Amino acid sequence: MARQTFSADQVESRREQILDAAMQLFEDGGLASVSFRKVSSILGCSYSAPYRYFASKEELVTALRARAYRWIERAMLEAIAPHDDPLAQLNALADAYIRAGLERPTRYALMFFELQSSDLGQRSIELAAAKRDSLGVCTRVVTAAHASGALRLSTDPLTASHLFWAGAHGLVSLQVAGQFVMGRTIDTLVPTMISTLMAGLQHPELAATTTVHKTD
Amino acid sequence: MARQTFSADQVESRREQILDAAMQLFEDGGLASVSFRKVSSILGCSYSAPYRYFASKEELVTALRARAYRWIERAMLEAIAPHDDPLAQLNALADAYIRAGLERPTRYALMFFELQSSDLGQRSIELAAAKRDSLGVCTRVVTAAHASGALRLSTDPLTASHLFWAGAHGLVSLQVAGQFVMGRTIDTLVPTMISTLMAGLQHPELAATTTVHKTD
DNA sequence: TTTATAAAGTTGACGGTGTTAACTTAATGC
DNA sequence: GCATTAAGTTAACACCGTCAACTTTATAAA
Repeated sequence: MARQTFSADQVESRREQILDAAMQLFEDGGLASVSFRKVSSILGCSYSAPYRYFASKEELVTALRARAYRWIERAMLEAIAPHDDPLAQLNALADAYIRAGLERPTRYALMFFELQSSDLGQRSIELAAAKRDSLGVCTRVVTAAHASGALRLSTDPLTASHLFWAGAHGLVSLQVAGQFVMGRTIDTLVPTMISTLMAGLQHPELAATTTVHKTD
Repeated sequence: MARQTFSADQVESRREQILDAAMQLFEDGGLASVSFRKVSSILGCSYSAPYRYFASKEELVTALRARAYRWIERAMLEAIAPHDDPLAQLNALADAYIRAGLERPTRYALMFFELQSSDLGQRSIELAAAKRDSLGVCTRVVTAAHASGALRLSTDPLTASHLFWAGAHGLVSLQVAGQFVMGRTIDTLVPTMISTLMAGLQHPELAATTTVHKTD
């Protein structure tokens, strides 16, 4: 009959070990340095053993990406935990997000890495859940700030949180890609971005008069 | 004596041929599909010949990345060309930038791809120039809009153009990475982002009162 | 307890890759 | 014409992802 000599916990533990080794390899050598051979060498098993837990390298990388989302989600959660004031939480969240991205740029870049031609990244429910949860932290804080009256919004909180998220990610991404070539640094741009978005979001009528983008 | 049987133009032409083939391979198979073997197979030469023009695959990919920047720079230049009004130019630029990113997501992602561990991306002057020029288009339009009085700014035009660039890139990047999982789409977020940034940038006093980000 | 069974792991192999070295070809300056 | 040297070719090495065949080993059934 069915045997299942390893319990679900044991299987999960083995997966974690593999991912630990893979993340370690990735962080000091990029994606090219992640190989089943090196992973299994670190773990002391044969180079084919990890295939029991990850059917392909792409599946392994997809799991790594989900890990990266969990990592930044936890960074944000830990950052907002000590605060009660919603605005202070929003500030702490943005700060933690950007700090995390700058401190571990490779791991950060992993989140936004959809260069594979296959659509495994679209079909992985584990990755999708990790994405949703990490964005969910931001959405919850913005919603709370809105509900408490501390943050007036011209749009709904969900849209606003998308703007904050995109703005923060845009700055981190440009910084990581070495895009600030004309003297501006992320240290001065981040507060400006946050305050500019906040100011713009609080005054819809101003936005309306200056909207020039065609929606086609 | 020195021979140089190929003229500089011929060398440049050969490089372009190689990059054409490499870009074609990249666009329908990702980075893994780009190989010296396949490139030389397309070109009809031996698999080692391209090494005369690109010392390594990383150098080839770096040149590809510079091409991606030149591509989006041209897309922006062509978009603003028919307009005279600075605000219309800014609108057309944002529209072209985002449209380009959505139409060719893989090529777009190539621009912000610094996952290699080596620092060749930092040292390539060709890539640095391409980065600077593409951002320069945005900066010039924002500066012109500011100078003409059509766009009032609470900060300098260079900072403002960085915010626009980061905001647009953030949205495109999130879209390409499949990040909009809660019902929001880029079509509605882009106009909101633009108008919000414009509104926020025009009213510094509002920004000042709501600034909560620590500058350390 | 013995034994059949299937999970877990190993080895070997295939085709593909980046890269380098040794080699061949061909064009130019003298 | 000839030596020189750029340009290109072939062979080889060490990796890599992946899979098939094999071995080990723990358990369910007898």
